[in-house]
Amino acid sequence: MQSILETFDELFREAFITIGYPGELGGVQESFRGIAPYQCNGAMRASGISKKRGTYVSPSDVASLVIKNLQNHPMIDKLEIGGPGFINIYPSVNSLRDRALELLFDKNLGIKQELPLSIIIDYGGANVAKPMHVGHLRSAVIGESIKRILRAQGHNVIGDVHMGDWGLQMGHLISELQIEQPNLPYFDENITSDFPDISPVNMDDLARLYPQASAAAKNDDDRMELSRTATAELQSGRLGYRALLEHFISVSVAALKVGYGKLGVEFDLWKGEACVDPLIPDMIKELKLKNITEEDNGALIIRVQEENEKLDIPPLMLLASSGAVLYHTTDMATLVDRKETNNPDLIIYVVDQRQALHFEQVFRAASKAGWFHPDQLIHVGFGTMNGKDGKPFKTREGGVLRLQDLLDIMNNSARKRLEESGIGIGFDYHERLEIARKVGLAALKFADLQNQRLTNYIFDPVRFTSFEGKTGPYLLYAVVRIKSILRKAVSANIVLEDQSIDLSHSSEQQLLIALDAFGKSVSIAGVKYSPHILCDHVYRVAQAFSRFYADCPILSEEIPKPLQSSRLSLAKLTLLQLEKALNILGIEAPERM
RNA sequence: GGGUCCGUAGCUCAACUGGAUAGAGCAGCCGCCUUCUAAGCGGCAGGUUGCAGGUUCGAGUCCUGCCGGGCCCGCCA
Repeated sequence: MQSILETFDELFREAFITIGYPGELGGVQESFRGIAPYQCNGAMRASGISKKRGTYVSPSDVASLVIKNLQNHPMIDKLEIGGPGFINIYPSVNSLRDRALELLFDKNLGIKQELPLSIIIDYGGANVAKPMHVGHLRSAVIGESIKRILRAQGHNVIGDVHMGDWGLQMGHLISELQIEQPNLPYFDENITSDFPDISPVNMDDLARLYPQASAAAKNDDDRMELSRTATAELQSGRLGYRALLEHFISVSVAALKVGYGKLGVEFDLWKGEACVDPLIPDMIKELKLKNITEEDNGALIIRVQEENEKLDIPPLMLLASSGAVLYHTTDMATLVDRKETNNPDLIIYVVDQRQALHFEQVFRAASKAGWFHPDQLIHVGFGTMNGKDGKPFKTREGGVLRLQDLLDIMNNSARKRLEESGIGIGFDYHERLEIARKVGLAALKFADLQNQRLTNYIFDPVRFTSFEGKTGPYLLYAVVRIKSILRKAVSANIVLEDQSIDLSHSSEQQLLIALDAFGKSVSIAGVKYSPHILCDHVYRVAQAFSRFYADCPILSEEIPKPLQSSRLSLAKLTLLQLEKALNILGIEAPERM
């Protein structure tokens, strides 16, 4: 199962070897300049090599030699030299036809299957007690897509939300709750069991308590001390506090499941930092035994700076001088946990790029401890979400935009657009709502995913809710048009034979060439952990399909049966690929819209 | 100060391993619904890739310096 691109790549590598140059010069790539579908650029470099050898051959002569070698190949229609020595490659229509049938019957739709690795992907970035807002969008959406890309390639991937539920933030919550409700049994040191099953707080309480405490502690050392003490007591195992933490976590998880569910994001594990707390004492013993820790100003650290290294990288901090554990510590303990329970080949962290240094420290320390090779630990960062002014996005009132509000904006906007178009008028109310939900969510996710990860992201509600051009809804539109044709074909008793595919029209050929690149796009997106590469591909396919749709009628009476059947198969193939690709991006399409 | 990411069309973004005339979408202009969904299709226009050097057949991409911006830099997570 090989794409046309890969086949040409092999052919040209062989050809370069045949005429005495390194095979790598024969790399073939897609050409997006409207000259030819594919091109090979190795002749210039080959010419350079010949010069060094003292037997100069001009680029165009190298290209001529290569062409001579590949003449009359059944997969090639035409080869020509362009510019200084570019080889333009035109595939034969037969090769496109063969490829179309192959794709139609490939259960992986052209996605190359890799040797399965066991992978944990840590994404979502959720915290206990903090409601989801726009800042949580990217990790969830990008992480989910990377998870699905890797699964599509055959890897075994476990997604872990890995909540922030440990450390000072919990101390803030506990102490703030104590100020509000001092008589709760959790705060009475004499009570050590039989705490109530019902949580004393709900999600709204938590969402209020945390910023309240954090603001109060900022300018008040005594208030901060209360939080620190509560943190330390929680971590040393005070039972009332532990019981309280359980409530905080379960209240938060319930809310998070709803939030992520609305985004179509699913986790296999709902672990958090608190889960690995019991592993910390033994881990510290182990690290001390391995002689990689040091005491420094009362704190326990691991130095991760290499000798003679210019980079000024601070040490990893295992224990604060107060004895409290920190973010570093729990991340290290999480690695111990993952090593023991899953022993994965790879751990991927989809976390804001601002934490790059943190992960560098943890990865180095884990490597020093001998747990993982540095190549096994990967930080997939992404840019921050800013407003139009380039600063972190704020609502008009200056606050953070809640995720639910964002979803509502998308939803309403999609519903309005649906009403304006008048198309959904025959659908019942619930179907219209469901379509609006899917359209809004597709717009949101595609807008997020199509950016290259690392660039900062400008959140512009106006642009997000426009459903024309390179947007999620454009892709859905292509999908539902195909579904509509297939439905009509069924009711007209047109049989889908999938026997032969014609491809005489250039729009049919262009569509097939676009479809052929799917496998490569998934591979590159997987290697680079970059869903935007797949977004680009899907958009190209949808574009090629729209052109085909406009140029090549299918159900019209005037179309001869064999051509009709062929075009129907091509439409079906496009649908299969679009649905798979959208699924990998985490985007759901309606049946009709 | 050190590190890191970035600077591409009016706006938002692409450009894989250094490849031809730097591509899309939006906004603007011109066409296309008696034919499978016009959330569509075709076309026009829009650029000194922040600046200056360097490497080479060839640079948005690699190197050096500068200008501008975001972010990070041991007891928050």
